[in-house]
Amino acid sequence: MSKVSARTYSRYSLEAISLLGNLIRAARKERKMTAQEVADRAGISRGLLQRIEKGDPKCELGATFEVATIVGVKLFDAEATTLTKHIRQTEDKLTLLPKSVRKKVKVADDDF
Amino acid sequence: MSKVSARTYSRYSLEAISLLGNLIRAARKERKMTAQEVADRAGISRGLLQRIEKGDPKCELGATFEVATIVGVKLFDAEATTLTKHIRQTEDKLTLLPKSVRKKVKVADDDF
DNA sequence: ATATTATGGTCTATGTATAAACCATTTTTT
DNA sequence: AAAAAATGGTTTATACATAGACCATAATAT
Repeated sequence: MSKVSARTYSRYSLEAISLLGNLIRAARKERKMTAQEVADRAGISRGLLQRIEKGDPKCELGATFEVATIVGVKLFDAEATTLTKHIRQTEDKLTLLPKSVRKKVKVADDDF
Repeated sequence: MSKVSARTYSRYSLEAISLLGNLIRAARKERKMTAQEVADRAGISRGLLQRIEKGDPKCELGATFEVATIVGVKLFDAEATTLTKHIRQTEDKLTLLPKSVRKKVKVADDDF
């Protein structure tokens, strides 16, 4: 009486998540921090940190990014300063695009 | 009577998440896909996609990465092929490091 | 102009991720 | 060698994110 939905993930997504987890664990050990330390500073449980490092897709985005930040894993290979700049650029780009999108052209360029 | 815990996030994490959301929305509109289309292909609700694009930290990591993959936002600025290679490198790196870590040196290089 | 569609925001029920407490094992210290 | 600590894995109760149905507005089409 259960197991109804079950979400699926593409191979690329799983690999990216797995990579992120491995990067986090490597960075943590390089900094000689225990799992408990990082978990405390991130405000999460040690168990959740384990799942993040293990590459479990069913984790909070915020918790994962927070941990990455704490151990020094840069997201998007971007610096904090560059990040803010990039955000503005993206926002500017958005204002130029149409507010809503009409599906007309059938997009079919899947590659996974 | 609630609101007991409440998780906190660093400015950098929030900016990174916000950036990712903006990148996703921009990429989606450039590809002329509706929110419903992307949500369907990702197997999530339209509401969740809205929160992802809005930069809400409380989303599933897997769902977010899946959406990013669908609209063509590369994670870590890495290609799929490079990704697998990078994973192995990281794993190799991990085997060289000590299995567990003893806290001895007090790490205090916070910069946020 | 009207019609159609996309978007953004609510609300509720329900599934599920999370924290916390365990325990066993492994690893590192002394 | 023993001792101490870190890790990995359970388990359970509870908080909360999610899906889905709405509705109102904005944007695009005819």
